[in-house]
Amino acid sequence: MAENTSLDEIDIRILRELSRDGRISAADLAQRVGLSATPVIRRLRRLEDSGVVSGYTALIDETALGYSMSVFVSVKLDRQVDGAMRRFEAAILTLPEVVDCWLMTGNRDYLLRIAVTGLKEFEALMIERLVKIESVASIESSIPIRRVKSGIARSP
Amino acid sequence: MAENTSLDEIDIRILRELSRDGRISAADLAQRVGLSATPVIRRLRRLEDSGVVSGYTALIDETALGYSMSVFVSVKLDRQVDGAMRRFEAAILTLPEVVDCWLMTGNRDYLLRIAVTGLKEFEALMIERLVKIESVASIESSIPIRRVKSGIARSP
DNA sequence: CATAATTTAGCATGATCCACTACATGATAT
DNA sequence: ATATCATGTAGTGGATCATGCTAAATTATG
Repeated sequence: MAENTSLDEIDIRILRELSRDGRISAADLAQRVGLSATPVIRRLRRLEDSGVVSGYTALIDETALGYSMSVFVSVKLDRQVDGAMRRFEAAILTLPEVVDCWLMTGNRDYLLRIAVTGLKEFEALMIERLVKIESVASIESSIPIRRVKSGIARSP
Repeated sequence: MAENTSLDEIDIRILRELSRDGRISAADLAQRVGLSATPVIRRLRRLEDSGVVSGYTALIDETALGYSMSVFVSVKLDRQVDGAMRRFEAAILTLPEVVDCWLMTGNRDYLLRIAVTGLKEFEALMIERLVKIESVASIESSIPIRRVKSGIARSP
């Protein structure tokens, strides 16, 4: 996808504006980056085609959906063979509660962020799903109090 | 902001489509949720006004911007008084490298995700910025290998 | 149970805005 | 000097959103 990754300052400014407002029109975008609309939209299409911009999304308040609780879960597998990891990851991808998942160095753990409606749902997820995934050895969970900074990605 | 949080199934479907494509037009959105455009756009405006939809953003590939490395940083303060926390959080908000930050339970730590171009930038951030923040007692960092699942929020 | 009130959907209209194309200009590199 | 690339302008066709009005459905009330 991402090939011609030679971004100049105008591209960066385009990306910055797009992360501020993903629905901005090409005309407004052009005004903000100090170019006319034509080259701006051409640049944007190229950024999209090259995968630098992989999509657009609405920022939705998880709390309003009822998912007022997040939990960070650290998972350790009992064996670190590829097959077990692949199966674990495949299982994770099917769980809508798991918002984010990283394969970590060190103890070869996974770090997950889970969004649930409350402790009850979290308990159910733990007992009925997570611990039942093959080769999951141990699970450690930490509950955050508050989100101090919520970024999608490092801003351009 | 979020007041009248009575979301019916159509609202949920609207949110689901908007998280899949934040630039979808009202007409297309209407077709997908099985309504005509007028009520759909009225619902969407209400979701925006109530804060359920707080904005729109482009999904930008951090790697393409050069931020190919993430680091999870766990910070412990030497004292948990409000003033120290406020100052720490204020400092965090000014650091563009810090993408995400949570105040955690337990050891009253902060968990941060940091996006940097590489170890060199991370070292500089650590030494020149993070440890110099008042009342930071200890810092522990873990480096992820790969992002298995990258969600913005739990999908509606 | 019936009727009124409120809410919500649907349709049509109009004005605006948008993206795309073609062509000309200017800069840069070969 | 030629080729290449990026920008700007202009024009056009299409699409988009907001609005006003009506019908229908849902809810509240007597």
